[in-house]
Amino acid sequence: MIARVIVDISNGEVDKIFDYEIPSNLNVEKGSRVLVPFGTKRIEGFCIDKVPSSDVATLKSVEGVLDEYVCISEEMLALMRYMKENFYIRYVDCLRLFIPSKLRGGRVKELTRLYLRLNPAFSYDEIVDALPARAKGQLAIIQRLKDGGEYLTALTNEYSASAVNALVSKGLIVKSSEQVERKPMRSLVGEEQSRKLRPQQKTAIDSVFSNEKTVTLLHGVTGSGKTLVYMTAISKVLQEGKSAIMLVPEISLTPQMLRNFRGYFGDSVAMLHSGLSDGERFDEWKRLLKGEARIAVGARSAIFAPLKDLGLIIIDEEHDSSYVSESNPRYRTVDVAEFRARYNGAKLILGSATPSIESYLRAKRGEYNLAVMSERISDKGMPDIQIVNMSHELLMGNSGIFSAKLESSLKETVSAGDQAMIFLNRRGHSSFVMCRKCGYIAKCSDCDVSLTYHSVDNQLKCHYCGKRYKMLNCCPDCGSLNIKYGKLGTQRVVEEINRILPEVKVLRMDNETTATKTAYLDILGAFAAKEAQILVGTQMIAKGHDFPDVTLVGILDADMSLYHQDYRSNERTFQLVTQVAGRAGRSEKGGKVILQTYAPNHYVYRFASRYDYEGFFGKENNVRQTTAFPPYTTIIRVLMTSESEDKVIECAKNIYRQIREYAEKNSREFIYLQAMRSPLSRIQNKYRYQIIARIERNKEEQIIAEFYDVIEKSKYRGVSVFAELNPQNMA
DNA sequence: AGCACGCCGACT
DNA sequence: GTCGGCGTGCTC
Repeated sequence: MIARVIVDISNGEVDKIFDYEIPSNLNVEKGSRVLVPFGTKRIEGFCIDKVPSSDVATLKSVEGVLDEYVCISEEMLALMRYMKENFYIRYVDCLRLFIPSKLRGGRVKELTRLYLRLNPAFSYDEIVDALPARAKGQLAIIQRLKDGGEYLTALTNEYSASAVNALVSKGLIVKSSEQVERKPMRSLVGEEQSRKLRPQQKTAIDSVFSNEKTVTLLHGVTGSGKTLVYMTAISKVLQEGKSAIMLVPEISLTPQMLRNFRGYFGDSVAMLHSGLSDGERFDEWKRLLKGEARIAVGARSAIFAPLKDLGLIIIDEEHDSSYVSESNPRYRTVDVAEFRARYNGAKLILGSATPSIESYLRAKRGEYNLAVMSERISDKGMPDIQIVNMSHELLMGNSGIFSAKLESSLKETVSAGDQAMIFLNRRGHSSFVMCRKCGYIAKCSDCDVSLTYHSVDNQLKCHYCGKRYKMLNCCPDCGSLNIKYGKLGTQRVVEEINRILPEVKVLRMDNETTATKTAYLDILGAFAAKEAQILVGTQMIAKGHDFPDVTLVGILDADMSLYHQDYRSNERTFQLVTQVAGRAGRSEKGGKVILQTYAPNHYVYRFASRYDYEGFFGKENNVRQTTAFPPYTTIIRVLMTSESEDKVIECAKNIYRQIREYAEKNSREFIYLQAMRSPLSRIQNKYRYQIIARIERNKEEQIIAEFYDVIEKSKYRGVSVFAELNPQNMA
């Protein structure tokens, strides 16, 4: 037999199928990881197929099988082919997404720890009787271990090590080396909750399963009880012996979802996301592969959970941009989900309070089933959104961050003992470092971007490559000591609040304060425990979190995301405002939202302040149609990067020339075609050039195929080429 | 990606 | 003369 192998090297040149003889003593399966001789070296690879014969004259042999289980299923192999074709990405890059990085290169260390339990040779009473009367510590330990064992480290935290040792040496408790199942966020205990469905929730679930369409778009306003719908739907497929995947947009939301899920489903839930350690991720992955856990909860990458018999996939906050992978390999989670759902004959639920224009249009056209939940669970309506015209404030002589209205509302909220959240857009708020004398701006040596000042460690940091620099004492160009660094937006806001409300405690949440894995949990926990009355933050505080005492939400600079030369910016702004507003008035107290803007009459704010999604959709849909933007057209972006600017330009010119010729023959379909230097012209010491095309959808597939074809034929040594459809950002 | 092979400059 | 620069081609 011949094994068809993809070698584990991420490079376009070797991303093809190599054939190897399978020796009779080896059991190589489709989906096994194998060790193969490659050139002069031995390389890990993936057997993606088995065939009886090969076209290649002389074959080398597979040298070994790497794992004792098959780690890539037939389904995932099919998915790999689908992704290769549709996203123009490499085989290896797909395969790497499917397995935990821990599996590749080097063995996986099983984590073991010393584990103590009562000696089963004796009964509990016998053990207690054997203790000296004054051995209080030992008795406490015995009582603790009565209902089950404990790890040594945990035990010695609570009790003295000598008491533990005494018990061990007397043989009353026994020590063993146990494989520890790393369970991320162990401390998150499930919260039992009501499973009673309201009529609209029941209708939504029925609609998902009774409709013959694979995909259901669940349009449910904030607070309409989507989570319970998700959990009930999942329990339904579990009862049929199937499994489920639940995706949430950000790592910061997994703990909350996990708490709900553990409460409902107990241990059959596994968590997968990029914030886990390698070991943790491997363990969770293995539990899913072995079927010990049948629900995967996680961020984007959890869509590749190695579950068999998928019955349901849920993507919460479907519109969120984090579902589109922006760096290699670029893929769209919804497309992957749809593939897996169809492959398994499963259902896919896309949930959102503010569906993306594209999804909603599909639902309107009947490609998706549409389920709507329009009532909030609490009887309170949505909080009142008040729009403040900041130009007026300026005319009135207020050039501060807060409008008069927001300032007075803040004071009222605080004196009523309630909580407030202040939201500001991250965009445009990074603090760059500038020389006041000569205008020098500190930039990264590898990227064409300005550095951001981080006060926590007094360092300058590049947000694109992560490189750190010492803070400057003087200007490297002119030597002036007059170096100015702006503060991060949130920090300035906090200072302003401290000035107007000096006695109030304020918490801040942004990139800088949440550098560590658990920091965001700590901050949210502290705010929930009312350790502070005001929480200031960026995008992170906009999503999902439920604080009953928040009665005021301030949106400082809604416009920041509005005037981005990006066809999705209206949509994003609408989503953002709706989402942030949803943080207010989650309890009986109700709440209000103050939105500060320089464009108070913009239709985004008009519709958002009335919570009129339908209205917004109608208008925005119209705009997209008349301006010929997606979903009515398709944008193709080809990005080329190289350490050599000459080479990347040559490559770009070459590809552009061929596309240009093709476009001239198909001028009706091409609305726009341009080659240019990327707005982020250099990242990690690689120059970036791009070709952007906007095309009609009628011959879309053919044109995309032509693009891929041209790229394939124009390979340049030392130049990487990526292609992407309807990119989230064009930088 | 890595590595070998191969053809030109400046060095003990 | 040779050591080593990195351009080019190949890996079942």
